[in-house]
Parts: sequence; C-alpha cells; structure tokens
Amino acid sequence: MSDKAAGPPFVALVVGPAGAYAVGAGVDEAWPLPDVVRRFVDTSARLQPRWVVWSAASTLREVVGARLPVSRTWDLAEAHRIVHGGWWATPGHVVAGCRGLDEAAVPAPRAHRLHGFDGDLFDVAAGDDTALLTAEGHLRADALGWATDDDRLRRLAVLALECRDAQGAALDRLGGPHVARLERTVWSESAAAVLCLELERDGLPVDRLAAEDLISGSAGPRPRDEADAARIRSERDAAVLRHAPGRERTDLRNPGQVRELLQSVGVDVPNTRAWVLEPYRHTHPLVDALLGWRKDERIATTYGYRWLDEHVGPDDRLRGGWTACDGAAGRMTAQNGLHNLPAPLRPAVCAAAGHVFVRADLGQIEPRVLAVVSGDRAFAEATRADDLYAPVAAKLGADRPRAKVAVLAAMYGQRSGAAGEALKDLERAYPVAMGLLDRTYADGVARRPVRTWGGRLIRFGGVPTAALEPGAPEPSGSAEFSATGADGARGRYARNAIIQGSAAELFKAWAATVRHAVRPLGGHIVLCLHDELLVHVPQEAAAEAAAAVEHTLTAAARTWAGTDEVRFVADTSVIRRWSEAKP
DNA sequence: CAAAGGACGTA
DNA sequence: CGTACGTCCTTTGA
Repeated sequence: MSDKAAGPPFVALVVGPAGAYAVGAGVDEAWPLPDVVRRFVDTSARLQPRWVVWSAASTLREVVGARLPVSRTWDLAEAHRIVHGGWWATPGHVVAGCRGLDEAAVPAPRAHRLHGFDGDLFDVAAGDDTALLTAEGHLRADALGWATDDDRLRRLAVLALECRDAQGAALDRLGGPHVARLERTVWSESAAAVLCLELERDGLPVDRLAAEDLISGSAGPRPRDEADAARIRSERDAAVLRHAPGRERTDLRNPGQVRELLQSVGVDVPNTRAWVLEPYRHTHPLVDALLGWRKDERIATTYGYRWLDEHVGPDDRLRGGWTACDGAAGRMTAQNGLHNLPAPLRPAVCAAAGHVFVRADLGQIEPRVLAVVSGDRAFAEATRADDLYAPVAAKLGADRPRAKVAVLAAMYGQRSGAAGEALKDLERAYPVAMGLLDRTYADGVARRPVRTWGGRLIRFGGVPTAALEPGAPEPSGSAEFSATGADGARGRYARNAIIQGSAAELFKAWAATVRHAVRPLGGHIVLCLHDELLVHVPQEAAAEAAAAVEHTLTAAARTWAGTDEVRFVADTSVIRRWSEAKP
C-alpha cells in the first residue's frame, strides 16, 4: 500500500506520573503535565497525527476528561490482542510480542509489600536503574512509573513507535490480501478503548428516586442502622421459612442447607439452581417462595442501596470501569452492574431533563456474522430478510422455530433438544457455513489457534477457563468423545469465539462511527451491551441521531464485512426510559 | 486472608 | 441449559 508512508504521521504519546512526551514525524518534545491537554489540542491541529499509545487508559484519560474529541489512535495493547492474542496486553507483553520474546518471561510487577523494609530499599534501587530493558530484552515491569524524567519518557515513547512499526509489519505478514481488514480492526478496537474512557466519564443516567423505589420493592425500606437491616433481612427470610415448620433456622444463603430444606419437603435435587427448581415451583409452596426470595435477595445484595450509593454519583450517573476487549471472545466488559442490571430495574435508567435515549440493537447479529465469516453465498442470501430465519425455514422445508433451533444448535453446539434432523438439512442447505463451523470446532479440539474475521488471534493456552484445561473430565473412546469433556469444550469455545468475537468487532466498529456521528448533535454513547447501544442525546436532536445510528450501521457493516451481500439490521427507537423499548 | 464454588444477572 | 462476562455469598484451604 503506497499511501501508507504518505499517510498522517504516527506520533507516540506517553503520559507518566511526572510528565509527558510526544515523539514522531514533526514533533519531539516534553510536555509538562498541566499542559498535556493544551499541547494535545495544538499538536492534533498542526499534524493531525495518528496517536500511538501503550493504552488509552494510561494515556488519554485526562484528554477525554477535558471532553476533547479523540480520534485515530493506534492502541498498542489492542493491536497486540489482535496480532498475538492472549489474556494480557501490558506494555511488557506488547514489547515481548514485537521482539519475539517469551511471553511467559515478561517481568511481573512486584507485589506490594505491607510488612518489612526490603520493599522500600528495592524501590530506591529500581529508581536508580537506568535500563529500560532487561538483559533479556524485556521491558521493565515498572516502566511507566520509572519514567520520571524527560529522557526516560522519550525512550519509552520511541519504543512505542518501534512497537507500532513492528505490529504494522506483523499485520502485513499475517494479513496477505486482507491486511486492510486487519488494520481496520486495529483502528476500531483502538477507538473502542477511547470510547471506554468516555463511557467511564459520562456514566449512565439514572432516575435516583425511581431506583430507590424499585429497590425498596425487593429489599424493603432503606435501613436506619445495622440492627434495622438485620430485622428486614430476617423478615424476608421468614416469608420463605414459614413454609417449612421446624426448620426456621435454615440459612437460605447456604446452598447445602437449602438442599436439605428442600429434601425435607420432598423435593430431591442435585443442586438448587433456579432452572433445576423451576419444574417444582408448584409442587410445594416453599419452592415458589424460595425462587421469589432469590430475586429479591439479588437486588437487595447486589443492586441495593449500597450499590446505588457507591456507584451512582451526585450527578445521577451510574459509573463503572469499562474494558474494550476481554481476553476470550473480545467483547466489551463493564463493572458495577452496567452489563447485568436486572430487567426490573431498567425503568430507573432514564434520560436527563431535555434529553432522550436513542436505543438500537442489532437483530440476529450472530447468524449474520456467520454468513460473513464463512462466505456462504446461500446463507448470505437469507440475511436479506428482516427475519433471517424465515428464508432458512423455507429452504429447509421446516417451520420457523425448527429452523431457528437448528441454526443456533449449529453455532453453539447445543447437544440437548430435538435439533438433530433439522441440523442435517442445514448441512445440506448451507454446506459452506456449516463447514466453517465444523472446521473451527476441530481447530479447538486440536488446540489450533483461530482468528476472528477482523483478525484477532484466539489461542488455547494461558486461558483461565476451567473446562478447557487438561484436568477437565475426558470421556474415553466413545463416539461422543469430542462432544463432552475438555475436547468438546474447546471445540465449542473456538466455534463460539469466532462468531461472538467477530460480532463484537462489528459492534465496536459500528459504535465507533456512531460516536462520531452523534457528537455534533451533542449526543454521547452511554451504554454498550454487546449488541445494543444507548445514546444520550438532546431531545431536539433525537430524530437526526436515530437516523445516524441506522445509517452508520449500513456503512460500518459494509466496510467491516467487505461486502454488502450480507445485510445487518438494527431495531432503533427513541425513548425516555430504558424499559420503554421492549422488542 | 485468598481461593474456590454456588448462584444468578446480562448478551 | 451453547458461550461469555461481573458480583455477591459461603465454605474451604493454607
């Protein structure tokens, strides 16, 4: 690509505890911390650079906090996840990846010592050590903290540029004819990392009174003190325990005791999970009471007054940490309940005065992504329909529910249920798509790494998922050898990872363009939920923002997929409260 | 005091 | 329950 050299310059920016440094074509200067925001604006205007950062979180929090628009960052950590995969993407891992060093040997930051003096002495010694790299060529573990003067900051910034070049070269080698696609993934994943800082900055608007009201319905009134809290709690417990006379001392929070309790009323279950107990709901009133208690207990403990007080700020915004790309399938993650708020609490998520939400979710994103990833022309044809399962059902000569179950079974590896026959038909109708799923499953069984459509590497090793580890139960020699146990778990994991992971990439590419499109309207993305976006926007801009959300999907999907044969659809609505949109 | 397991919320 | 994630509670282990 000849335009690459002629493109905007790469400028590395490092922000340390005592100062910052920017280096690249056209700039080589130290920035005092109080000037970082101003110098960032100046340099952006002068060079319109592509910013290279070790990570958005370590570099751009202040710039984002000043509400500056940040675009075109090359995030070394996110790029590392694409090129090399793995759970960790610290600067040390980035350097190891770029220099071909053993990732297991990346120096780990020393654990904090609470006792003794050796830690302090060691810190002094480390501060005097001027080497950026260890003898083996690894980046020192405390590099950012170590970079306390301009020279050290500059060395760290120059190293960042080196790593950028190495990652770019690695993408060239990996991508072949698809380099451009891999590079686009770096840009959109990097944008997602900046978006995460904006999500942390803006928070999710909450109607505090409504939230209090909903909480009180499950947890009771706000307790005055510890004793009051204990009284309310035991009252809640008593409503269940009155169904089991003589066993009022059972601890409902102890699954073992609950299991015994259930046994005493004739309900014998291997565990007390909700879906196990569901069939017994009407066999004894205790079961029904227990399941209701669990719902209330969930809200009282996890989404109760403490949660409200700790995570909803004085500006009525719910805030938590965001991650752009988790280690496994590459979805965004969020803390403090932003990703798992119980549906009954959704009425409390409410736009601020004069504002509305534009809410949009991608319809049937995973099968549509399968059509892209597999390149199955016939399956792509089905994505032209608003409801993809209708043409699939027609082709299979089955009804819609059957077609849907078959597609989901093929993608996720469901073993129970009556998908068998329809699955066979599916293999005949869409051999290309099904072939991809089968091959990926085999890759997982054999521990061969796989890549998402955007090029992110998914490896088997250092993945802390119990079912994938060698110790997991392994049936021997039977026909279902690879359906159960660790082999099958890896197969399903791989198959799921390329679908879910590729879908996550499309979602982030979409979110990145939405973020730009709504900014001039005064809008901000305030929630990303895997296939759903919540944009907070001034009321008068609602229609325009909704149109932008739809329009950007078409554009982002075409660019991401490299074709417009596969159609993606969004359900978009303008609402005040999150609960108003119910598909 | 940390780790593990059960349970359950979301997609 | 097909796969992920985060958070709470409890018990277990060193």
